[in-house]
Amino acid sequence: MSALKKYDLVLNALGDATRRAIFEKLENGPLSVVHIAEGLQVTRPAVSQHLKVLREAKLISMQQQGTRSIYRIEQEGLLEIRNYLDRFWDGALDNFKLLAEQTERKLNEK
Amino acid sequence: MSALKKYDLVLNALGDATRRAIFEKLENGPLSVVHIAEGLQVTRPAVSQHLKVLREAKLISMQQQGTRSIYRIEQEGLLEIRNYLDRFWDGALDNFKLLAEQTERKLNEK
DNA sequence: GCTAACGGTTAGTTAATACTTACTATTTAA
DNA sequence: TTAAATAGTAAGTATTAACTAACCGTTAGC
Repeated sequence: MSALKKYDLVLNALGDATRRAIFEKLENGPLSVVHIAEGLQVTRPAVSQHLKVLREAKLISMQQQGTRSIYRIEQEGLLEIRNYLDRFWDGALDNFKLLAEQTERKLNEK
Repeated sequence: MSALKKYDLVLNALGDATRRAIFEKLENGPLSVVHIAEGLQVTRPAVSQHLKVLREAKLISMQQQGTRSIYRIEQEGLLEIRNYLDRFWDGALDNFKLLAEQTERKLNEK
């Protein structure tokens, strides 16, 4: 299907519900594989395979700690999607308005 | 897989390469189904099915014009993804910096 | 009226990919 | 040094979902 773009990996990775569940588990900080796997209704090897896909998409990164593999969210994949989506907003002005709103919202949170 | 969120539809829709190809064809304006289908290496019925998925995700909308169905990009689905992704940026400050950069970039384009 | 153009739907097939079981490697602790 | 804990890999199966072929409905033009 034509040339493979970087965002193909990312959107493909987030296209699966189980992988999203895994990704969302890391929302509040790094976790080891056993912790990620618990609660999910797939086996641990399946989780490992999903982690690999997420990692190749740069949505998460891994750090070895003894016998544990600690996974955390990585910004690069997220940025890739954001840039992709930015192609489709209808005009820079609308986009700016939206970004401004979100920026403001974020600042109010702090 | 737990409760179905709105972003599930959107991320699932953009998780397929053929659907992304279709979506990207609409980047520069509305198109009829035959125009969308040409160049793609799947049959027209397949395109119709993909269009349905994209439509249910609110990534595109349709407007009947005589015997033609004209499809165009819809903001709602895009917004859904953006809001989803915003959960995962590491802190509002970093996010702000990023948004500011992008905003600036967009303004420079005009 | 009839015909052509356009496009959605259905049923069945094929292809992709998510999943499990079994195995292996590495590290830590007893 | 043996055993337990952690996690990655491989092979094979099962499930999902993308796809095609055939069909139907609608609109427009002759």
